[in-house]
Amino acid sequence: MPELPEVESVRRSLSPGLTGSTITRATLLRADIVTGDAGPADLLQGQRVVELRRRGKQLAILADSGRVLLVHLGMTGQLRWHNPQPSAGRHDHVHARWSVRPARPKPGESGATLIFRDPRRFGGLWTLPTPAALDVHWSRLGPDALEITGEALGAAGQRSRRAIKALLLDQAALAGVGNIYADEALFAASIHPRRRASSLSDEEAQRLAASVRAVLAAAIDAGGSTLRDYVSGDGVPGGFQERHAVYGRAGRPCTRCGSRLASALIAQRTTVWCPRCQQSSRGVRPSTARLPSSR
DNA sequence: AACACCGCCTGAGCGC
DNA sequence: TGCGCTCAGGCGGTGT
Repeated sequence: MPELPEVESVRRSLSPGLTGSTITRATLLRADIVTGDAGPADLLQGQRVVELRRRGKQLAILADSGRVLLVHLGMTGQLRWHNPQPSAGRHDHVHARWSVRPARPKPGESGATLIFRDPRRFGGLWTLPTPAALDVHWSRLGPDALEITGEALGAAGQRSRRAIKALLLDQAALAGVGNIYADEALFAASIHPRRRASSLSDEEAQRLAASVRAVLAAAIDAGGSTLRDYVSGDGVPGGFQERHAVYGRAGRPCTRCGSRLASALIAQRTTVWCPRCQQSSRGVRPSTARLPSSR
């Protein structure tokens, strides 16, 4: 699932080849993946890429014309260099592609093709006319989770009666955390996912913010988490899934204390935590926990 | 106004 | 072997 570390890995892997290069041709294969005008120029045809910018889970491609192409990867989206696969057939789920001419082509180099593919189509493309429109678009997002401070997290929590897990998933509070890294950060900070956000002490907010930053940074270093679909722009899967302490490990032993990890639906998301390391002494919302799944 | 909840969409994995 | 069911979840829209 592309969350912040996966999108950042895509950004870093595409940036060297894309920045400074020219989009010679933009082809849209499925019109309904685009929000906004979807003409060739809106998809940056004929324009030079000046920057790849990320905020939370969103990736913006800025062109010299001022136009911006914003990419959401959703659940299963990929933005990557085309790598012809022998087995790829009609169900390749490629919805858009861009022919790219490098800034300084090496002798004999003919250019490359960038593709957007997304089997489940929870992702998509947004076209924006100016960087200012991008700023407006991104003004709805909270601070980037990679730089979230204890003060900002605490302030968002003070305004909220929700479970802290729900707050972490709220892109308006902080941008970039999804289900995987929310559970991992709460475990790293030893905070129960059902704790009422407004009940966190200043020290706990600082600890959780530090854990969010640390978990995300470690995941970026590992190239993100690949559960099934995720690959970087170079087609390389991530390695951080090997280091998940709680996500996807319900019923298995805690890596820290050996207790059996618990699982419940919190904020409409499967949530896994250690009932011993993540004590819920104060401010815990009424439980609607189901019995631990045996999965 | 804040928050809960639905539904979009496909493929993997499972039980029978 | 193969079919059909369930589940996964980011996020915009709608309901409370």
